[in-house]
Amino acid sequence: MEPLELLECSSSLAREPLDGEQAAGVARVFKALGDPVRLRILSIVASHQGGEACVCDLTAAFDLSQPTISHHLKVLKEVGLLTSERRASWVYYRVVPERLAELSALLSVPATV
Amino acid sequence: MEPLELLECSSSLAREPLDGEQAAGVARVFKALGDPVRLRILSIVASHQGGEACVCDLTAAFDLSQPTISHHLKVLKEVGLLTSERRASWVYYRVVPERLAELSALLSVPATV
DNA sequence: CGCCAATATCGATACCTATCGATACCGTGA
DNA sequence: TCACGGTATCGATAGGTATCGATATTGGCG
Repeated sequence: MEPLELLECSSSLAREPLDGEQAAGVARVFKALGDPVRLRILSIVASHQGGEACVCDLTAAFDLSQPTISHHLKVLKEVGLLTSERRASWVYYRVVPERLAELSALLSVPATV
Repeated sequence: MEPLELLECSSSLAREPLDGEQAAGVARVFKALGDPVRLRILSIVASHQGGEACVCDLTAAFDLSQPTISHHLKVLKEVGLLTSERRASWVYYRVVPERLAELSALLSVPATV
C-alpha cells in the first residue's frame, strides 16, 4: 500500500529539514506508535515465540474488546509495521524489522555538528 | 517534568513486552512525533545553524499562526524532545539528542531471534 | 451442507487535538 | 516608566480517533 522507504536515502532528522510530504509520511508511522495499546501489541508480537503472534494471543493480553484489538492491528499494518498471514482459522502477525530500522535510523543523531 | 529514561535499562521493544506504564510513557513521546508540523519543527531545529532556532525562525517556515507554532513547541518540550532558553527578546530551542537516542534504541531490532 | 470459532467491518459515541483570533506576559530601548 | 516586539496562554471550534456492541466474513469440521 506504500513503499517501504520513508525517505529516499538520507537517514537522520538532523541532516536537513524534512519537506511537507516527507514529514506527512513519517508522521503517519509515528502516530501509529503513539498509542500505548499499539506499542504493547508491537512489543508482544516482537518478543513472542517465533516472532509472531495470533490475534487470540493479543486479545487475551488486554482488557479490550476483540474489535478494538483488530482496529489497532489494522493501523499498525497500514503503516507497514506489521504483516499478517492467515493459517487455518488463525491470523498471525509479525513485525517488519526493516520498518523499525528505518525509524531508528531517522532518530539516530549524528554527534552534535 | 519527567525523568529522561523511558525504560529502566532495557533497550528494545522486542526484548520483552512493555507493561502498561512503560507503554504509556513511550507513547506520549511518539504521539508528539506523530504530527507533520512537529516533525518538521524538530528537523528544522536539529539542522539549523548552531543546533538551535528561535521561534521567529519557525513561524517564518510555516503557513501557520504563531500561537499554533508555540503550541507545537510546548508539546515537544513537554515530552523532553526540545529544550528552550530565552536570550534577550528571543527564545531559542534545541533538540535533546539523548531523547532521540533513547527512541532510536527502542526501535532498533536485534537480528531476528 | 450447515454450524462453530476466529477475525474483520460497521455505526455510534465520547473524548482528544490542531488550529485560530484575542489577549496576556515579558524583555528591551527610548 | 512607557511603548513595542517577541512569545505564551486562553477559549472556541471543527475534525479525528479509541472504544464498544452488533454483525459480516472466513475456514474447518461433523
